[in-house]
Amino acid sequence: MLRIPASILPRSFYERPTVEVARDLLGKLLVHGRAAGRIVEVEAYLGAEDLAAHAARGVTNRTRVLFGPPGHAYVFFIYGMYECLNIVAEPEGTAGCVLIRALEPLAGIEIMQRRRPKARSIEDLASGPGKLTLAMGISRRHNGADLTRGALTVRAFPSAPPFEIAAGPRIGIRHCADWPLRFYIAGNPCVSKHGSSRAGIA
DNA sequence: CAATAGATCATCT
DNA sequence: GATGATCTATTGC
Repeated sequence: MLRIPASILPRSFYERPTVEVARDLLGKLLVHGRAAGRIVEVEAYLGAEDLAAHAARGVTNRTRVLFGPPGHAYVFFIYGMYECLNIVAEPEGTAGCVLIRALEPLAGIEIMQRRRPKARSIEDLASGPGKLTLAMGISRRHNGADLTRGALTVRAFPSAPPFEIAAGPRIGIRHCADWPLRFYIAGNPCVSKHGSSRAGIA
């Protein structure tokens, strides 16, 4: 079993502009219980000016946590079937979050395989927002959870190997579809694939 | 390999 | 009552 680094990211890490937080989350470790994976793909969702973001419609029962303190989880249910994990950024009172789109599984791989029997390879276990929440056992009960303490955390590797960040348009949205707010680790096989037509720009 | 249909429900109009 | 930050299987070249 992989030894999990203990340095949990502090709240100050998240209390910054959403795009900065998004880019800096790449290469970090998402841990839930014994399962853990490296974040290889994210998308930034902003506030009122970003029509693609849930926060654009203002505070509702659902979007409440987006306007709350940073470093908390925002988990929503979509398409009647899947859940997506976001991390709240920006200071309290300002909306902004980072959608975690894909992980490179590093620990608890057998657990993930049990949760996602349809995955045919390791890199397919968490290579998408819905797959990731299934593999990691994340659901709506984690909505609002504090990621700086508890079973669900984000941590930094003691020494992170360098990697190249690529950017491109976000996936699966109608509004602001050309904003380059999707970031991923170039060349990583665990980054989600949607056909060559939706590939990002370098 | 590319395109598309179906599953299925919380949220908001 | 429509829609959506998805995934999978299936169909068609």
